[in-house]
Amino acid sequence: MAKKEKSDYLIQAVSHALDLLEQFHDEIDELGVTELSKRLKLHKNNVFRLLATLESRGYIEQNRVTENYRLGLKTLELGQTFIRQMGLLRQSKPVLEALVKECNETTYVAILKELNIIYLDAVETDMTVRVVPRVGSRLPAYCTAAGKVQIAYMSDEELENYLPTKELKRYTNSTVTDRDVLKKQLKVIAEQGYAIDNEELDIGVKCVGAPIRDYTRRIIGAVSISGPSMRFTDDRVEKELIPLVMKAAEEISSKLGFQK
Amino acid sequence: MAKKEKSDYLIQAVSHALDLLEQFHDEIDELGVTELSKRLKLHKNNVFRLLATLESRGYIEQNRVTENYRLGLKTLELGQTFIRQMGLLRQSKPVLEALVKECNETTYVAILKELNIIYLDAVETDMTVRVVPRVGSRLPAYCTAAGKVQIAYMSDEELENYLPTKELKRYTNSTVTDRDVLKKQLKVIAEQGYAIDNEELDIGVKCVGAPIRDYTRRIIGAVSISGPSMRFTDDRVEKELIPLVMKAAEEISSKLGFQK
DNA sequence: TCAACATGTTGTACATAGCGCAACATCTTC
DNA sequence: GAAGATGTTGCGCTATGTACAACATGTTGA
Repeated sequence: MAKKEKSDYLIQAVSHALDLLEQFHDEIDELGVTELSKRLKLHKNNVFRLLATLESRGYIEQNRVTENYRLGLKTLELGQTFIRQMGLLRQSKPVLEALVKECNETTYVAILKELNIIYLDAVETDMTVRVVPRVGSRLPAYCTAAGKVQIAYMSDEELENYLPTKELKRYTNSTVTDRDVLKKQLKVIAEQGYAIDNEELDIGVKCVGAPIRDYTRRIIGAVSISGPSMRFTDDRVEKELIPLVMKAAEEISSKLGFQK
Repeated sequence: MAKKEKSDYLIQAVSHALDLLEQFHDEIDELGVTELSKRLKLHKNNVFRLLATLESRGYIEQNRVTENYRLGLKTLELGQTFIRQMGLLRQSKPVLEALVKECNETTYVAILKELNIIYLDAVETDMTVRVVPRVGSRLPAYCTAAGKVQIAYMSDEELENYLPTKELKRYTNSTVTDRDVLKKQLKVIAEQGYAIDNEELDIGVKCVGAPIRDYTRRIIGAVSISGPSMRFTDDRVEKELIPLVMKAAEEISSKLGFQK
């Protein structure tokens, strides 16, 4: 007997509270009761009570001057708890930091979630021209190095479920939009153990990435190096960056219990 | 007419959801429905529905093998949103990083919340022996440098409300436990514009700290340098670390609109 | 192998807590 | 001063959250 969808069990009041927390994003850092009421399509009194509850627990704070509300410190604490408890993040940070020192480019660790990769952590170079990281952001897996090394090991069937259309969305002139062409490249990537993003997502940005495995031998994420194309010459990528990113991936994998 | 306590408006279901999220802390990274039910004193069915709601939004994930639940990625995203929106964090990070390069010790930015300071951000040195930062943790303000520079500018009345007992809790042999003695020291700190923690909280750990102000001229936080006592000689503290931490505080304050 | 026990998941009725409606207190603008 | 905006307060009603119970499945021990 198949399990019932958990969506049948949702608690509406809790959903509303989460909706409210999610109204603070991008440049929207403070909001009033009335604006939140409009956005959430809830009565002001309801919004006020949600805010009161979240505020009493530190997830929301009120600016006493403007009377507007914003996210509270407890959201940071909760996020830090997640970080502490996630082994991949804990173990990869020192490796990312060392990697930045070696190649002087921005480094990331990323995981695959549905059709996207999500950057879990980043360490930035202090070069004047650099890729600026955005931890937490979601990017399409098929045109990023970190994503490609994670989908490269999927079966044909999985890949076709994963990318259901033969035509993929284009981001730049370099984006591979033909699924069959991408599948051939992924086979090569799986053999090589690394991937390159040649401006497939962003013009002027290149990445190299390698997969991270844990004690179960499964791929659980990827480490990548990202930077401006002008510094990612073919020679440098081949001779310096690929060896570095593969070594970093091996090191993190080893820390997570992966044995060759 | 005084405003009514917001606690009269709390939504119980939302409180329960937050209680649940807060069960994951320290070493407790996965929990089952039954254990959560015991901890929260709620029926299993209630806990299951809370979990279902939080899981449907990504704040909780289920381990398919153990069937246990853990924090989800959305908690990280929410925490990252907080970071992006908080000007103090954004503006202080590069200063912390530069400071680490100058003194090769761990640097922090911290704010005052109730009786404690909370470390908002840290940048670690790569010295083998170092202070290991714990972002998000709360420490008593009166025996940390970052705390002392924030309470030093309070009035006598505020301080007595702030520290209601004449006898303060001891953490080490060096902890100042007499409130009147501490008040005298705080007066000196307010004049100097910096504070030193001489193993008052942790044996073998010393800190120096200086206050951060914003455009309102109020103190909104502190920057500090922390390290093993063996490297924090009196001479080094005086000649190197105090000037560095004060300069860093000035720099961050300036970025936040503070004008002398 | 089977019974006991543990777990997470499913189902349902009812009472109370969440929601909706409205008013109030305060501030700002014209 | 009136109008309009805001956040906050109050209260009644009903829909939703809670409580109770059962089910499906896996594990353990005799």
